[in-house]
Amino acid sequence: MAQITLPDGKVLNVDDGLKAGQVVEKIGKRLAQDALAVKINGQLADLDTPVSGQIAFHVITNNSKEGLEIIRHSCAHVMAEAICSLWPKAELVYGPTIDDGFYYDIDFDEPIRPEDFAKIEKKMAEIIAANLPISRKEFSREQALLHVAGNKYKVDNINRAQGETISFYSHGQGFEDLCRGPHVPSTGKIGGFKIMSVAGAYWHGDATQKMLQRVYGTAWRNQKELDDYLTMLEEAKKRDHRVIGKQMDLFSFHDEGPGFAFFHPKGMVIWNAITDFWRSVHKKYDYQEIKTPIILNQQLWKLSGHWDNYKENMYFTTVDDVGYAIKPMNCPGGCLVYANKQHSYREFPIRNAELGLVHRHEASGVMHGLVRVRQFTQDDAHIFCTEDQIEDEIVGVINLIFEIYSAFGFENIRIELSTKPEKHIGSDEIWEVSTNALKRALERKEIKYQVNEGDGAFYGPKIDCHIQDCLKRSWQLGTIQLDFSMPKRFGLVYTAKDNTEKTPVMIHRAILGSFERFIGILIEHFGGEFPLWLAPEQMRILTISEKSNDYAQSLLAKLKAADLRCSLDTSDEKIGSKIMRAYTEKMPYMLVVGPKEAETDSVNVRIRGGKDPVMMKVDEFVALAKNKIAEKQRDLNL
RNA sequence: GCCAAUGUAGCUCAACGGUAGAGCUCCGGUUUUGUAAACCGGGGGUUAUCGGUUCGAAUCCGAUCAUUGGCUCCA
Repeated sequence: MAQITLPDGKVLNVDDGLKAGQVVEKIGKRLAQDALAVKINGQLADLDTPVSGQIAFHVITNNSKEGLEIIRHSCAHVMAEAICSLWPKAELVYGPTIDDGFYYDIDFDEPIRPEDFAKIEKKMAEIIAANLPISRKEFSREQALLHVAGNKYKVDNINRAQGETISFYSHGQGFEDLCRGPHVPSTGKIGGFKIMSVAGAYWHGDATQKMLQRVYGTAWRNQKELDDYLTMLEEAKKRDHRVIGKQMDLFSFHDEGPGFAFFHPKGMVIWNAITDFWRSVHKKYDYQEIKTPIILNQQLWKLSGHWDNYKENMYFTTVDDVGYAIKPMNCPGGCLVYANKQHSYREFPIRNAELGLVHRHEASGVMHGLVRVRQFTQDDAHIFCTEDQIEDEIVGVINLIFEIYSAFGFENIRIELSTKPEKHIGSDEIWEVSTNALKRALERKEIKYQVNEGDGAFYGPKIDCHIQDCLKRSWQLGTIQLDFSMPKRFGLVYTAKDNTEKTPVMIHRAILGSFERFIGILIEHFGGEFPLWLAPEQMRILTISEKSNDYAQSLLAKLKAADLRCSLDTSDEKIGSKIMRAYTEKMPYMLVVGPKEAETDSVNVRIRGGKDPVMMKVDEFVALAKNKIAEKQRDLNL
């Protein structure tokens, strides 16, 4: 007898060896129809797994995340079969699930092209329509190796697999694949699916290994969910900062400088609005600002260690026969500023911020709009302090980070703490002291954080901050890094209370990371519909006809005098056309003026996203708009 | 850097071996307009670059550059 405990506490006694699927049938007919797999004592298993003994039993339907994942995994197998039946020479390597779908790595010398997707999908649809049962076979490790002998990929997969039992799954005529499982009971359980793309991928992610073809697909419970997902992708595409940047004339890229962004007047308005805010907050937190040169002698980079580790990604130049490097980081310059004079413990902590322009020669294939570029401005700062001050300084930086992020509407912040890696410098003691200081700072702020053991930089532990944009995508922005290396390399010292020279602790930190990248993220987060304080153009006056031009001009002067970013459309178009144009430019406020408004010193305000225009006195509008900007409000309602 | 795809007017796209075209933008004119596109006319391209095949190339082939999607990388 097997004693089966269901999630609601109910106990079911069944014959030993009964299959899980049959147990589910005993629980309910409807459930049996929906069941994809089960969890036995917390372990996922197929429906044809025999049950025995005392077990906790949980049915997985497509209603759960796990169920969906199983569907996707099975869909990967179906795709693999389709591909193998179309190209018998294709060799299967590895096909896992990923967020929203799955992929399958294939070794095949003939390239699979997007034009082939329809063919593959058709074959997949046939396999799914046939509703073929999927079955599991188990082998010992030894038998399994014999079974796949000659297939280097499968042999390798078995050697990497854990446990002594190796399972294979098969369906249809002769399709079989090494797989841990579980899978849906039959191919008909797979809902809506689509092949998304194909790309190269190294075997084991190792650039020295053979490049395989990776075919990406997505699978969902049904066609509707697939359609919703595709619609969501369309939405994300519309928010693409590269598309909006072009539409709104914010920035551009040119062949003459790949990876170097050109910021246009409207893009610079956003940039400067962020900079103004950034400076004001840093002032509040007692930072000073410095600026260090972009080109510095090569010797400096040898001293800093960058030469040894990163020279492949640095730009170099020669000045008067002397080698110079274009800075990839700001810290060496910051160290020179520190070392320029004697320091006392009484000055500490010294917080030197720098909006530093750095260049990194990224590989040509990794560039992506503003998000990955070769030249960018870091919102950097270097804090010099004593060991005792680390904790307070970290707390200060965290406060600063939260204050800055919340102004942009980023409230959901994920924190990660990375600890000592195998390759590191500095004594275990200093690592422990400083890692604990970071932990205590996070605990003092009552911040939940994830620890990434051994993921720290070789020169010190670090805290990374991730935000979530409106599409729930995660971006790493801020970083706080302790550095035991640089102060020693540069011989930085301060005079301690006991009149001895000591090495200061150096904290590197960035909050937005890169201005370019952050602006790219903001564009996507807001979909180009910036809050008033960031909007390149905050409002536009639209005249009904030429008759109101004089009033419009005086209104424009008044709004500009009030420090509002306003433009004027006196073009010879009808009002509907002017509104249309302002809409496509994502104008926050459209101020429609005609004879009526001129008579009463008013504006008729159309609010972006709103339906009905609002009539109000000019002074009232100015006061409301200025207040929204001062408070960085994100809504536009008047 | 690697794999694959793409590159036509300022923008979005068409033409797919036989004289490069449309809409929007831009310029000129008519119109004087009340809340998501008034009308007429005009300008604008050595089809990314270089080379090849061909009587003839945007179209086929090769190289280079750039972009896109991934992989690797991201101090």
